[in-house]
Amino acid sequence: MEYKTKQREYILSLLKDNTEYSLSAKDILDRSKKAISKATLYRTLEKLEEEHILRKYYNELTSQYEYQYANKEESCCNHLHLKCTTCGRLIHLHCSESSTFLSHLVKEHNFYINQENTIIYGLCSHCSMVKKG
Amino acid sequence: MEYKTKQREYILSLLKDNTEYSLSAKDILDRSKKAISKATLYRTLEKLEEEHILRKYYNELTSQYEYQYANKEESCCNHLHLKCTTCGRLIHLHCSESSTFLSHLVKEHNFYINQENTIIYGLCSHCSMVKKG
DNA sequence: ATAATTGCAAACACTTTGCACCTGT
DNA sequence: ACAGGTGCAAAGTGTTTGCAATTAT
Repeated sequence: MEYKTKQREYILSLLKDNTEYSLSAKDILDRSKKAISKATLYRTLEKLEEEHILRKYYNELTSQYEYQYANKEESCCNHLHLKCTTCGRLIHLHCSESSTFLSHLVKEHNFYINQENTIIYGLCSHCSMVKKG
Repeated sequence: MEYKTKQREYILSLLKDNTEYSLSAKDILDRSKKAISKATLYRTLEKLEEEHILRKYYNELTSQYEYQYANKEESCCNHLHLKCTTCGRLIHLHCSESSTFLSHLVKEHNFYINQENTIIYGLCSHCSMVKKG
């Protein structure tokens, strides 16, 4: 049973407003302007992840975890994800080419991918355009 | 200019003896039986990574970095890598299917993959056989 | 000789926990 | 009323740093 508290609602609303990006605990803390304590924040994020409302990633560039709102309609264990290392955008890969590649991994390499943990990092189309000018 | 010290040699020999797997700082520390201090270990690992002698991965399951000897003959920025979450093995993907998939990402998704940071996690053929029994 | 490396202990950054108090149902 | 949530400060974990002493060249 869960209570609806203003801290939990605040965290959720912040992440719902940024579904395309992921935020670190520090990002959320900074934006909350001390309305949420660190302890509550981490405890809430953990719960939300367990409830599959959020997804958690480790950002090696900043050495911290980041959290992103997970669209419930979209079951993310069946496809690959691209993540832009510049803007943080997450792109769900629904193309046949990725399915082909995944079945190749099983058939030819006997490798059973864990899609929950796998993220393909790189530069998204937006950010590559910006860099090119 | 680099000096050849017994600490550095020890770390390197340990990782060279485990080219298929990655070891955490703690793994190395434990095996060294106090012959190396933490400070030296981390400083050496950092240097070895900068020299591209080692590769560094973040293991989200244990929340620590792991290091693996990088075969110099093999230039790893041109292909994808599979990593077994059970045994830690790293598999270099040299097949045409992975090249096809990568060029598809650029052509159709305008996504410029960072192969240094990208690792596909899952269960390797050895470990999947063991699990099946 | 001297530049690089080492070990210790202290510092760091991010995250987690114990506990008394507060809030939602 | 009471299960669940909160904040504080302290603790935990993995990693990094300052500095004086040591070692490789």
